[in-house]
Amino acid sequence: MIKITLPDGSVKEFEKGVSSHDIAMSISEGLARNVLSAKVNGEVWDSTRPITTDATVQLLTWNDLEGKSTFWHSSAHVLAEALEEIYPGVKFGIGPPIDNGFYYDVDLGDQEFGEDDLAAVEKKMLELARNKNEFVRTDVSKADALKYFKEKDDEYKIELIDGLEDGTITFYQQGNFTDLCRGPHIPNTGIIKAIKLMSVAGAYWRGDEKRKQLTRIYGITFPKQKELTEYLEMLEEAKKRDHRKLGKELELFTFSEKVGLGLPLWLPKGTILRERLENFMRKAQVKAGYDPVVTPHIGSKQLYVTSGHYEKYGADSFQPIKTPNEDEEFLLKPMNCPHHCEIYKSKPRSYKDLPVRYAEFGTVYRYEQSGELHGLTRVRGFTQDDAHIFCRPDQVKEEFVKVIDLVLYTFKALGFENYTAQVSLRDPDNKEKYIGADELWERAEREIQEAADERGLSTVAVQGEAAFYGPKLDFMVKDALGRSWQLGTIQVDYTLPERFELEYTGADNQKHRPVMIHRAPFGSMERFVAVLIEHCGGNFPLWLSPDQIAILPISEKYQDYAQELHTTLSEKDIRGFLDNRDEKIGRKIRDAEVMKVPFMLIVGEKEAAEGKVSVRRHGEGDLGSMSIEDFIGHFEQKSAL
RNA sequence: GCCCCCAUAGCUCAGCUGGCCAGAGCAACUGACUUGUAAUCAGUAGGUCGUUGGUUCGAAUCCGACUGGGGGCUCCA
Repeated sequence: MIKITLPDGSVKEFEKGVSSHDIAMSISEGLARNVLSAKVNGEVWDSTRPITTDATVQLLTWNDLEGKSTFWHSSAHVLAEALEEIYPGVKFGIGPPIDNGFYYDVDLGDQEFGEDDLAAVEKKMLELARNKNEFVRTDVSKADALKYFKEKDDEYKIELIDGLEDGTITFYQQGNFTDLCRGPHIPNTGIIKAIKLMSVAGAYWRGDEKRKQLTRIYGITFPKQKELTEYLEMLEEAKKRDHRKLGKELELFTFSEKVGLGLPLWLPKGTILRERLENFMRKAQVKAGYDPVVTPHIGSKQLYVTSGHYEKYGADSFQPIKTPNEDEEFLLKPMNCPHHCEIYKSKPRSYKDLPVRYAEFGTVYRYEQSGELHGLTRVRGFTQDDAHIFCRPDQVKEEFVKVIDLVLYTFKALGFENYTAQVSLRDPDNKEKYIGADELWERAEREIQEAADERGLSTVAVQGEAAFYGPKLDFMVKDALGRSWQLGTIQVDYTLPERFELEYTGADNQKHRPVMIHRAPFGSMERFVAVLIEHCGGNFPLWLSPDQIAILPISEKYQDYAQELHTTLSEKDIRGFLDNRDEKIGRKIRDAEVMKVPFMLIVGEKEAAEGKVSVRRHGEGDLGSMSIEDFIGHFEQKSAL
């Protein structure tokens, strides 16, 4: 007999070799039906795998992240099985579960495969699922594993097996399909009731641009048809929040082929929104002791040779701008920091002057690959709410903490609650991708972590995500479709001060090197606005709304009163428009509602006579009539941050 | 840059397996109506069907290339 400890702390005895499924059965049959896999001593196992020692067991169902992963991983195998039946000779790369479903990378040889072909595969998958084939786990030797896939002529699996240790290799079989797989899997394919293949994409084998591109098929499955329907409805809803769609509908921004790819044009309403955000940040920065600076959009090539940007990105970026003078070249600025370094150098600095904080809404240009461009979130020209803090080494942590506070204040003011903080570190295997000495990196990484801890931020460390000159603390927010975007970023940099030979005179009358902190709470105005649009679905907080009010006269007889009202409100910095069209009031209301104008002020005979306005709130309806003063009071209360 | 999908009027879209003048709604313009809480009525104008080669007696429709958009991959100072 062995002892099984369950999550509630209870301990039960079972025969040696009991499976998690059996354990579930001992609790209830219903539970057993829902068990997809189980965490045995912290490791996720098949629910059918025998347990031979004392163990803690946590049963995993659809409600557990790991349960879902198991389900989707198994679904990927069913996808592979279906593909093999329809396209004999297909070779398989990898087929893992992801946040929303799963994919399988396959090599279909010369076969063309497009989205039209998904339906047939989907149908085959459903057929295979209905067979309720069991997933069978077997241990295989490395030699046997290689032999199996050599016979199948699947070079991808062979490469994967080559990287594995003999004695740790397992195969899983369901129906007629056998795959190299660590597992675990669900008991049988019958649990998969609803299947949707979402899309086809190209993906490089092992993520390497230089290797063969495989066909990646994305799909998602559910244990109930209803859940699939709900998921698809959720996607439809998310599409309505897409910033590209809302940006067009609400007349915030546009793109023009003639202007160029990835170069956004801000329309008047979008510009107001953006300027309000900028003013918000300016105010916060003044309070936090920043000094505004302005620098040009281009800089001599030499500036970026010094900073290291040219060496790192020169060839893959916008090419230098030439002048009539030979050998004179300028670059569109990809970052503001080199310019700010030169501002720092404009006069001698004392230790008493530090920290110096230079802030600029600096527009930068980066040549992103065409396939990467995406609405406002990924563009070739954008404006950072940039600032560089030059401080003494002993001030780094304190300054870093202050920046964290600024970022958190910003997020809070704009209602972003679901962000994650990521400590972005070097890729330890590719140190040559970065500049700067090891000990400086280690020190910077330590300081970032300490500062984050001091503010109680829960962080995730991710290797290989650092900037080339230093580690970062990045704030990530998800868009409407669940894709993660980096907004705010804070970076400690010991390297640029070296390269630019920045110094200050210490109390000891010696020259010392300052430390730089790069930071941008919004990240870029473009990306931030995009994520904000999706976050609030176009219903901006009142203080940000491009049009805060719409004045809607009942008929042209009340235009004078409406005009007067418009002027009065403008003087109070309440922004909006007067709808003077020869339309019925219902029509004017509808149009203002569609444009998501927060307040509609309806004025007719009664209002004109009594000096009042009828107030209608977007999405809520008629609030009744009130005096103009009362409305202004109400508005100011609602628009406060 | 690479893989897959898409491209018809300012916007949203219809035009089936190639064959009468390429259509609708909204927006625009003109006129009438002078309006009380989510679309007043009538009329007018607007498209070399993304561009460019080809197949065909005939192409918006089939094929190729290019350009742009979308979903991914790679990349992201």
